[in-house]
Amino acid sequence: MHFVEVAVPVPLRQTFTYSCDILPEPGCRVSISFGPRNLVGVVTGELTAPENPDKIKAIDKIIDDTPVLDRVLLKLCHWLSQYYLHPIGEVIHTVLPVLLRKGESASPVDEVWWHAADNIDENLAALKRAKRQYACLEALVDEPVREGDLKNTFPSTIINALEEKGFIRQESKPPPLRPKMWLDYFDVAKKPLPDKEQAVAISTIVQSRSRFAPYLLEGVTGSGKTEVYLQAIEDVLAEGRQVLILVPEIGLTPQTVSRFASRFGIDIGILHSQLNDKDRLSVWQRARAGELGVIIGTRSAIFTPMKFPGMIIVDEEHDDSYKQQDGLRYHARDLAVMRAHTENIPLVLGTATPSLETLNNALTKRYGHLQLTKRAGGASKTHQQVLDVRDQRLQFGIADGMLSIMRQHLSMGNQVLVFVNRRGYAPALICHHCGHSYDCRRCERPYTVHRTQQRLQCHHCGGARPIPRQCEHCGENKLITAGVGTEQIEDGLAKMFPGVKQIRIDSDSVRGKDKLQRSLDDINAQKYQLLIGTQILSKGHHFPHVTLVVVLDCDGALFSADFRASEKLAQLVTQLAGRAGRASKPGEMWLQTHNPGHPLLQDLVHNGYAHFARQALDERKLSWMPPFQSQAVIRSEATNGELAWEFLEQVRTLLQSEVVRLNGPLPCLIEKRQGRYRFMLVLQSAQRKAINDLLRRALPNITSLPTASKVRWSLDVDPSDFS
DNA sequence: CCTGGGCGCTTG
DNA sequence: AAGCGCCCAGGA
Repeated sequence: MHFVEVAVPVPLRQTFTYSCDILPEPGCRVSISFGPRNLVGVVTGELTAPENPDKIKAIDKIIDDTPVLDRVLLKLCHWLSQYYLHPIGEVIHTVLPVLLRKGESASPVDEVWWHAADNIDENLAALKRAKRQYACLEALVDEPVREGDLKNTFPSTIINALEEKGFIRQESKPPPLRPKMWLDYFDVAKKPLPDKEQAVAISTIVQSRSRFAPYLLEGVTGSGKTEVYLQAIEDVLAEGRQVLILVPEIGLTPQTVSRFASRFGIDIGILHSQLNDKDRLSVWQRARAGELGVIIGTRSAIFTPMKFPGMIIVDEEHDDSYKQQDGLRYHARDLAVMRAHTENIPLVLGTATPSLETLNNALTKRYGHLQLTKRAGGASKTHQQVLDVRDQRLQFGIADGMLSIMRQHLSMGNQVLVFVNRRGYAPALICHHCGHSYDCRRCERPYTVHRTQQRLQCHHCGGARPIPRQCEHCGENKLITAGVGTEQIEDGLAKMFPGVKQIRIDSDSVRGKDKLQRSLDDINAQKYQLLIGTQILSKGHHFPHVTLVVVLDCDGALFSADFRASEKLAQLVTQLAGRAGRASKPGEMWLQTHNPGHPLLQDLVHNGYAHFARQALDERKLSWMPPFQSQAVIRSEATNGELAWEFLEQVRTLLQSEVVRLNGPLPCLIEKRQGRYRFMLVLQSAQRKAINDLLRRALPNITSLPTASKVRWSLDVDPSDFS
């Protein structure tokens, strides 16, 4: 009789002891009965002497002979559980592909092969008049054929007919494992000669193979970061090792993938959020078997097992989409650091606009710092300027002076990009007579007016209603919109520049499969001259014909309650600037603002992101902010706001501490969402361990607070925003 | 007396 | 989280 600890997918911060006759390895799944239910758990370790022998149940079934979580991934799960203070069973549940959570087999599904039965000559003779059946049987004479391949040539009716006659039979067997299969046809296509900075970066990364070595690859847009990745990857692949590449949610385009695939002529594993469970499992299996040399994926791809781990790359490491915003709130970039450390392999964090966390690690020499400062092909930097809009007439949010600059660029046949951070027509609808504002009841925030759908839409909860004709409060017919969104600018510019083809790119306009990609292709084929859009335009796509970028409103971010708002604005502006222009057509960028003298804007515009970020780091240090201080947030929400607040008040008394500063309970930046009031309690300390220790000791008491079960609460370690 | 919903307890 | 027993209200 053996005893094992099993992690069970329930929100309890403990494992459960089960008995078994055969000892499963840690990382193997087991079927267990848990209370009145049957669940799939994962063995985390052996136990020699259980504490409550009378309570212990036996495992119903061991699902895996070989662990679904190898040593490294299991270790990572433990780290996640301890660092983010999240129940181990739920951690393991999030790490595993959906089908494996449900108990599906972890080994690849058997392949069906067709064999010719005995008496081949005789059978062939009998098929003299059935030409297709004859051909089909003949195809199987020398060797069995995989069903998929056979069906490419012959319809199933032919195959069925032969089977009925007993001339052929099928056999199922597991597909052969082909570890390092890319080495058979791995071939490097023509590659450009790296410039001096690229060459240094490549050789530095390559020299640190086979050991943990984190690097920040800080490369201005157009400096050829991807080429550095490619040449470093080449070396890892040639050694027979695998590379895991993380990309932001929106960056996983067919172009990105084909750039890697065509360079090496190999199969690439792709993992994105829209992949179905079956395909996801298949990539997981092929990566685990060591078949795939390169795996590219979004956030959760960091959990992909690798038989021959060689390197991890996190592209656009500053991107927000690496942070999971519910459940296990991990940061994939931070986890990549841990994973590379445990795998003992190099890690490359690439970006033109490093997060202050990563930049700090590079400046303090915890990470190697590789810099690419030159734009390839001698392309000149987009010239950035601030446009003072004070006292200027604004039409649909654009100053007259700005419109005339736009006219110049358009008349020269160039493309112009207008960035607005708001989709819809206008961010509010109000009555000009009585001042009544149309707010979503559940969120108590103004509805966004969507003219194309003729609806008011709440961007916090997704709720919608028709646009009223007259004021529901005073009955007057004087409803007006306030503020400017993409739709309104589209309308206004269409009237201002009739005959200029324009396209709007926001999450409303690009809904649907491949719509974004088609639109981007059309833009670069110069089917449009005016591009109006949101965030989406700032991510990864290059627009060589754009010579003017207009950013409509910087002011919000300069005075935001979120201390990261200015960092995010600087990243956005820099990324946008990098999208435009090329060697023969240098670009210019204008930032509309009511605060032209604001030091942040001035610094960004005159000295660039690299300088801005270093200044911002100094400021964070002086004001005791991350990354020099660690933070955690406990959020609480309930339809009864007082209850949500009271819970955090009680938590606060449980958390009194010398070394950890408590701030709150405060309303979240989005105070109400979907009918629930939201509050937060912020923990801050110079030592991350102090926060971790404090929370770990207090969690049992927090969980058992009577109010805890009456509110929805969650814990967020290293929060990236306070919404 | 029966039904149903809310609540709180337990999970090895 | 989720299944279950327990308790109490409400209808006949």
